[in-house]
This record gives sequence, structure tokens and C-alpha cells, in this order.
Amino acid sequence: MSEQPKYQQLAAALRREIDNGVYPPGARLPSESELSARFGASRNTVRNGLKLLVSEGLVTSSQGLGYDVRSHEVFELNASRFENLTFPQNGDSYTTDVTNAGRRPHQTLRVEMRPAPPDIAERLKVEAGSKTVLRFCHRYVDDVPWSTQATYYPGWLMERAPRLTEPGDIAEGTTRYLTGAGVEQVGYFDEIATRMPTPEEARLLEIGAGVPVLLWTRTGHSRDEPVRCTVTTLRGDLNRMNYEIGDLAALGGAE
Amino acid sequence: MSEQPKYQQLAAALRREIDNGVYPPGARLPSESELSARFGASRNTVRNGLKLLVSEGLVTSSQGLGYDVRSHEVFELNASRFENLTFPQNGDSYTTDVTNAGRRPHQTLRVEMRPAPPDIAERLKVEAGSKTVLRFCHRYVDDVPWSTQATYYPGWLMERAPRLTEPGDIAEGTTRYLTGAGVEQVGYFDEIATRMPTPEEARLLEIGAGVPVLLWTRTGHSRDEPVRCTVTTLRGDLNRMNYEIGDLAALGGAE
DNA sequence: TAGTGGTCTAGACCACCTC
DNA sequence: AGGTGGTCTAGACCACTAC
Repeated sequence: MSEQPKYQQLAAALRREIDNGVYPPGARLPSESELSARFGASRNTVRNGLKLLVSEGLVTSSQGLGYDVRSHEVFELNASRFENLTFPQNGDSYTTDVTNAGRRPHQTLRVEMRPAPPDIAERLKVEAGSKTVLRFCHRYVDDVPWSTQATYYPGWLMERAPRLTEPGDIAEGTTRYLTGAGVEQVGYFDEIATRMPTPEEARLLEIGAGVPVLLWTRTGHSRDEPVRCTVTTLRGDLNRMNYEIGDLAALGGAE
Repeated sequence: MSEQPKYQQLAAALRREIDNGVYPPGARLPSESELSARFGASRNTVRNGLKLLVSEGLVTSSQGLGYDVRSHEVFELNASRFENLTFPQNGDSYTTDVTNAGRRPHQTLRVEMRPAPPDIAERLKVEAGSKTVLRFCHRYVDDVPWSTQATYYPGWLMERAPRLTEPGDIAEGTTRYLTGAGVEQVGYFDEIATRMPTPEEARLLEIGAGVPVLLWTRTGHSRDEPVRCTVTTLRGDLNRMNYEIGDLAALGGAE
């Protein structure tokens, strides 16, 4: 008779109504008991259907309030430009980009000495477990948690760039500081992956159910060897990355 | 007393055991009734906890069998090289890449005339709803659904490159065909985003719960204007993208 | 205080897989 | 046949939000 389970029918019906604008972004869905009456299903079955929509990232739920249709706003992140070097300003490219977009950036920084995790060690071409410096940033835009960024520097860099270990910002930006110390990054290797957040990531980024993270791993190289590895964890619902490749003069956007 | 809900405690405990290798990738978890006994919880509560792990992409469930720890295998996709032009082979870069990796590629192609969707129209700099050619690929690796790829060409291209509308492969590759027709792509603009799959995408890619998709939108430009827009939808659990930027001679990998 | 979602239980029946 | 997960129900109590 029914072909599809009732909770999926319910989810499909609501999904269709959301798509058609019956419930536009930001709108509140009917309550569980109303839906229960409308679809002739028990409350648990209704909850099952709603949980589907939540896990698709279409709606959110808040205790005591109800279910809201999620509204999206994405921040565009240009990853193909070289960091700092092309910018006259002080500070890192994150602060620059966010400020340029008319938003208010905010970040907390933590510096630690850490043994190199295996994946990082491989990228930095050092022994797993060998000494590295970890600079960890937790970043906000207009007080919304936006991304975390963990940059690992190999232990041998410390002699040439001791300020990396100092807790606190490096005013001119770390890339520029390294360049000044004779360690210039002439190439990047970027890797991009996606997955659901770990509970820890969900906590730090205040991610609700149904929102994946974008993992951006950038390994910076001098002319001779890798000098740093940065893992940025971005909220998937708030961020989009882009790369410009080759000649884009016709776009007019490449200044 | 308990601080955390029982189903989250259960999920946390199993997550820890999975991380510690008690249940390695591919292993089967205890059945719902066993977990119910172990944690002193009703079956529904156990299911709630397991659903959490499923939605995190950590485990999968199959009716009649049980819960398995997911094992990951990722395909690396180099997006910063120019397509076709740098390869002496026939065919597209997908076929080339997959074959090089020692895997067996397979794809189905569909060609349609379609009014331009708004987001595509904007990127192609044509009117929304104007005529475009859509070439849609459904791609498999070793018979596992891997990605879908939708390429839109603006209507004005048809006069110069009529073979685009023919249903069926273009042996030398579309990029090379276009170059031969006097439409050379000299630059790409790539955008990368992530989200949970729509039900349609989940069906095509046979994606289980807890697996996001990676959306890769590439707009190819001639010296004067955009000539095509390709939207690739990749299974997030099977794919990772990378970009090489600047000079990576030290890597040794840049041939 | 009333309404909302969040957690939990106990039990029923079904669909799928293996033996 | 017996075990597994999938669906569904009915009802209980709690936590949060609004008024």
C-alpha cells in the first residue's frame, strides 16, 4: 500500500513545502503535535521524519521553541592567492578577508609544543612524534564560531624563527615573519576533504546536526622542503572555497 | 546524576572503543539487544545512540546483518592541472586519473538541452533560462558510484561546436574538441563547497546516512568569456581534492 | 502556566539475512 | 527458524521558552 515508510513520506512532504516556499528560510514549522494530527502519525514517527530533515541540514530544532528552516549565508574564501605577500596590510589573510567583507573578525590563539601526529609528520617530512610547534587559532566572525586552524611547524625551524614559539600574535603575520627569517614559502600543496564533525569539532564550532565540515590542509614549502602544515576546519554551512587557475583576465575580478 | 543523556553516553563509549581499535574498520558491533543488556537501556535508546554514530559517518547499518565500522579509502583528485591538454591520451581526465590509479572506470552519459538554472547562468554570463547544453555524467569506479558531473555550455557555443549536442562521447575529450573549434580555455574558476546530499543525490551516489558530498563547480574561461560550467558532486567519504600552487619543485611530485 | 522539544520505556509487527 | 535491524505506537517525565 504505502511503499514508503510514513516518516519518510512526512519528511518528503515537508521538504517539498520548504522548497516551494511554503516555509521560507527562517520560518517556523508546525509543532510536533500539529504534524502528528496532520499526518495521522504518532509523535515518535513525526520526530523520526523531522530528524531526517535535521540531518539533511534543512532545518534546525531548539528545545522549547520549535523547528526552523535553516537560512544560509556563505563566506567566500579565496585560497589561490599567496598569503600576506600580496597584501600591504599587517596581520594574516583571515583578518584581511573578513574585514574586507565588512564583517568583524575575532580570534583566540594558543601555542603549544607537540609531538608530530603521523599525518602531519608525513607532510612535513619529519619523524612522527618529533618535536613541532602547534599554533592553534579559534576564529569567529561577528561572534559566530567560523573555523579552527592548527598550524604545525617542524622543530628545526625554531632556531631560525624562535618567535614562533612565543604565545601571542606575530604582528606582521607568520608568513612574512618567516620570509624575513630567510624561510620563504614559494609553493603550497592544498588538500580538501569533507566529513561529519567529531563531537569535539561540533562543540568548538557550535555545529548542529546535519552540517559537515570542510577540511583544508595546506602544506607550505620553501625552495627546499616543507616548512609548515596548516589544517583548517571550516563549518560547511558557512564557507565556500575557491581557486583561480590560469588566466582569468576576462573575469575582471583578478586584480 | 548522569549529566549526559544515556544514548549519548552509549555513543561516546562505542566511539572510544572504535578509536581504540576494539572495533577496527570493517568489524561488526554487538547487536542492539546485546548493547541493550550491556548498557541497561531500552532498545530504542540503544538505537538512538547508534543512529548518532551512523550520522557521524562512523558506522553503517544493514538490515538483517548488523552495524559495521566504516572503512575509508579515498581517491585523490588533482584539480590544479589543466585538463586533457597536458595529457597525451584520448579521453577525459577522469578516465585517465582512475586508470592511472589501477582502478576500473565506467560512466554513463546523457545529453540534454536545458534552460540555464540561475546559478549556472550567472557563472556563464548568460540570461537565466536561456538555452544551454547539459552533458551529464554518472561515474563509477570498480562499479561503485563515485560522482556525478553536470557540464553546462552556453547556447552561443553550438554554432562553433555543434558536436556538443550529440549524445555520446567526444572521443578526443570535450576540452580538446573545443580547442580545435577555436574555443580555448585559458583559465578556470573553481568553487568548492560541502553539504549533506539531497535525497536524489543520495540515491544516485548510493550514499548512506552520515556522508556529506563535496561540490566542485568549475567555470572554464576563454580569453574573452566563460565557455562552460561543470558541477561535480563527489561522495565525501571517497574523495579528496588537491591543488598545487606556485613552485613545488621540492616536492618532487610535480612532473 | 502552558506549550514546545528532548529523553526513555515496553512492546508490537515487519523485512531482511543466514542457516 | 531464529536473529538482525526497520518501523510504529502509546505513554511517561523532563527541560526549556514564552507569557
